[in-house]
Amino acid sequence: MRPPERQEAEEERQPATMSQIARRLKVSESTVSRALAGSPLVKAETREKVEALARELGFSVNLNAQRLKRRRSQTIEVVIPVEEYGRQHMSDPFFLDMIGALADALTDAGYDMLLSKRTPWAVDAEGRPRPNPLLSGRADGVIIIGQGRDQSQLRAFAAQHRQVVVWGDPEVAGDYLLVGVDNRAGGRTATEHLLSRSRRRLAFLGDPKEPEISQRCEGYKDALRAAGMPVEADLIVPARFDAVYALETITAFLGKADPIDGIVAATDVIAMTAITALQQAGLSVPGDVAVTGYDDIHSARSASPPLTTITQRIAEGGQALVATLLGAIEGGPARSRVIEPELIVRVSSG
Amino acid sequence: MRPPERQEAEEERQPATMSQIARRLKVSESTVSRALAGSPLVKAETREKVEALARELGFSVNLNAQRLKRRRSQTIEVVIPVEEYGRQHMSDPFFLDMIGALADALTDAGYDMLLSKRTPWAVDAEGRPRPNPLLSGRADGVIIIGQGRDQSQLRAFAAQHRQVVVWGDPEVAGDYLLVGVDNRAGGRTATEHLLSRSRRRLAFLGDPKEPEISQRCEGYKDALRAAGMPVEADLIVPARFDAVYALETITAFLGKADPIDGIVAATDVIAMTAITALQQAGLSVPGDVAVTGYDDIHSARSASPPLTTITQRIAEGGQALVATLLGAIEGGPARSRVIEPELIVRVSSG
DNA sequence: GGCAATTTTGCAATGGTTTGCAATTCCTGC
DNA sequence: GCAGGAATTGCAAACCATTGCAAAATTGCC
Repeated sequence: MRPPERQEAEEERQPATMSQIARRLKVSESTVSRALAGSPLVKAETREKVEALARELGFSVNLNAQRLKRRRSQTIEVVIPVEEYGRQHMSDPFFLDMIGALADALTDAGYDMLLSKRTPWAVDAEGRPRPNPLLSGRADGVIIIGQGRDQSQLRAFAAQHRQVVVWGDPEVAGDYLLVGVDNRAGGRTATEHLLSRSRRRLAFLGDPKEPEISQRCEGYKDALRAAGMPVEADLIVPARFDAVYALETITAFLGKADPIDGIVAATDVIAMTAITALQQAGLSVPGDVAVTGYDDIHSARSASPPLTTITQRIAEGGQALVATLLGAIEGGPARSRVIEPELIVRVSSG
Repeated sequence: MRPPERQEAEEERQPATMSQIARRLKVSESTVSRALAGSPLVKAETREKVEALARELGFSVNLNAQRLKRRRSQTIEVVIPVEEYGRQHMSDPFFLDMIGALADALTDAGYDMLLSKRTPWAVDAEGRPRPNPLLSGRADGVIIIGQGRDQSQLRAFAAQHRQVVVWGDPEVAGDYLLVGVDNRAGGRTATEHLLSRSRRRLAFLGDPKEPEISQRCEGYKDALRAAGMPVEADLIVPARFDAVYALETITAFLGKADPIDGIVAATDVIAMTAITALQQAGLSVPGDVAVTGYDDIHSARSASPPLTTITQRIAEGGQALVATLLGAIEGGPARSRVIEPELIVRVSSG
């Protein structure tokens, strides 16, 4: 029915602008801007005409112009700094859960989420720093997941900017906004749980060079000492986050250490890896060895056996990170927030 | 030694601008702009002065102004559309692997990565569409992970824009740029592998409503038919992506079906969940039942038993997505790319 | 019909950077 | 000392939207 309209297939059509709409409607750009922003200053009839034409032209406001003018990007940069291990994969599902929680919370708040594996202060291959996300208008705020091994740069960066929130351990924190779990309490809770199940020789699996892990390890030691038991350095195994490497470490450990009957793992991934290693070594879980994890990642529930773990309430954590950050951006007196760890008892701990 | 400089702690310091630098150095803004951009038009001596002052002032170029002027955002939007399932968590580690691969590839190419769980055409709570990322200058290109159940909107969107690349199945693709694995071939390969291990009663676990899964299922059927074996509808179990739900489905299936000796799982997560269910049912893997997965997610290697799977070469896929998209943005004749699936034999398949 | 109060609209400046083109400065050689 | 060319620099116009303030249009009321 329609005549063939060849010219519709234009080359590289430029996006419509407000001034085009203004011209076609013989109104000013101001009116168009206000109409599309839903300002009560414009007559309803005018607004409708503007909206109709905008729809017809497929108009989308130019966000770069808008952000420039408003000095607001409505964007938050989320940093998962794995670069400390070189170009290693961020393989722990904890990150996926956290990213998902942050994406939801940010979307709800009307913010875009920029995801980066490099810290804002990281330099590129040529040694030049990338433009500061806060000063360059790239983002209105920054969420950093993890404090990292070297905290001096994080401290320096956070000292310059109010709009930064860190996920990490409260004990370790510097003078910056932080949301996180009391890892020491969590580590202690997990350990006490195993002790209450009459386990007597407990290993801790996790690399204490990471500040959060180190606190979990302190909690483990606390619980042992409180129970009047010795802390054996040999039983602290610096298993890495990465499951593949962790498997080797753990298997080697199982091979050379005196038998143990419990494992406090620093993360769920390490716990699940340890269970694999135990089963491969012919040991049953929780029969021979009871295991606790940490994080309550999504798959802990469906692991085999289902994993007893310390929940970090990741969804809640993500929301708290966003709420704290947005508070700081609004200029209010934002406060750090500590989320209480909670023991989730499933099968792996006997 | 330094006298106390109270005024350093200013309230809300505005970021430095090029015109400030220009004024202090008594040069024009053009010169500052060119100097910082490394243009050969400015004298080396001038450049150094500009760079020095920029460093001193902590100058970061205003990206919103730059992007407005350049009509380039150097940003790619990556969409993981899980909204089709409501606000469900994107729990499959496949996504994490893919996000990591894309983040690396985009960073290397000098692009920022915007991560969204909503498709560009999704409407918000009030029914208004969000500004089109391509028309609003929010992003120079869009990568969409997965084709989704309803492809009409994807087709419509991709038809409007050249700068869109989809991760998905080549067979199912519409007229848009796509990078993906031949899922049918992969499903077939996995099935043939189990048949070659003398397994005779194979179930397929995965929801064929998803286009990619559906192709894997077709491959499964192909292999059975090629081997002269019947395709039993009862043996195709629509297990969902999500491990927790999948566990119930699979357990129920194992309870009521005739015994099987092999499982072709549509994803690694489903495979690992199935293994859990099997073990809980007292069946050994691969002794009683051999299992293959799909994706080769990071943890497949360290699963118990290590999982035989079809690799999607996620890192390569991420690079290909980025390369294809950047090609399309540059305007060149970008081409879709099919990645060949490959069988990775580990322990779970016997 | 006329005046004041309201409602709507437009003007013009502003946000910070980039870039084509013209103007200036510098250098070389004669 | 000067022409001619190359190397630098500056001017000014974009890029597109927002917003304070003033101007215009409309309404209400006597």
